Amino acid sequence: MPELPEIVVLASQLRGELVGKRIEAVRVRQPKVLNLPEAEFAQALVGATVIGSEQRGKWALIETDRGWLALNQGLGGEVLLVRGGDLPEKWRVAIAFDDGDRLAISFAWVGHAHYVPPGALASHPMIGKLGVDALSLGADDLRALVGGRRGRIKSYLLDQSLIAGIGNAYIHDILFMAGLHPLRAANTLTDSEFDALARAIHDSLRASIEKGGSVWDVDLYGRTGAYGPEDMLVGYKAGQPCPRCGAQIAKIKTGSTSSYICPRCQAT
DNA sequence: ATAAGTGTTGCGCA
DNA sequence: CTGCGCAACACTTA
Repeated sequence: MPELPEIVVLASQLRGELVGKRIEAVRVRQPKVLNLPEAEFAQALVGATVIGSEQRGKWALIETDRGWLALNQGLGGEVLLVRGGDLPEKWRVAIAFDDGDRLAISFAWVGHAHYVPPGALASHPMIGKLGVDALSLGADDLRALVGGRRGRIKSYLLDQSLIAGIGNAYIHDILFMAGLHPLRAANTLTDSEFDALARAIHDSLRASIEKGGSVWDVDLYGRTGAYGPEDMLVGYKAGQPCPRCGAQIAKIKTGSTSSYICPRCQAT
């Protein structure tokens, strides 16, 4: 379940470890995660030198002098640095560097490891469509994006083409902090609610980044983050008291996903 | 052992 | 075009 905070942490670690290294070999055990035939994918990357890494929405982008290796872990997965020893059991794509280090990439369900030529991120079918990154989103952006629309606020926050980076794990606390019900129609939000929502997005994502990401995900070194249940306000806390008013936290169906809310603090 | 739960695309319906 | 539900992908944990 990696979302924006975990990817921020990962991209920063990738930058620290990989910049300057040259890719020597690429192995693929699950070709369907690629956007190119295996041979073309490998040919594009072998010989490339890493020059950076950054986060965009839920994508971790590794920049080389020959283009990008773009990773999206989908419903969970691991990107691990391996120094000596065997690759972890579950590896799907492995990248070997000229100093012997390897990157072992695996996916819990579905994921993507794409090669994108230099300058072509904007025309990538998924990355090119990403909206404003959640971390740099202000209340004015939010109002402009969804203020006039009639659908549910939660679906817009999860829509990566509008706002990139928020997933169904962090959204519970974001909506709680803003005092908004997930099914609330976006065009009924007041200016102060948009302000609170923008602040909530920023605060919850930042809090997790500062703790190295969530305890349910591992970083480049296989270590879990420290942002856990005790940091959550209502998320995954069905039956427990609301930290603000004491009412019992409820788990409700919101379309095809579930939501955790305080039924008193988050009126429809 | 069955089911839920995460992300993304793509399709069909109103 | 808009909003929304659903299926597909085929894994991990309860």
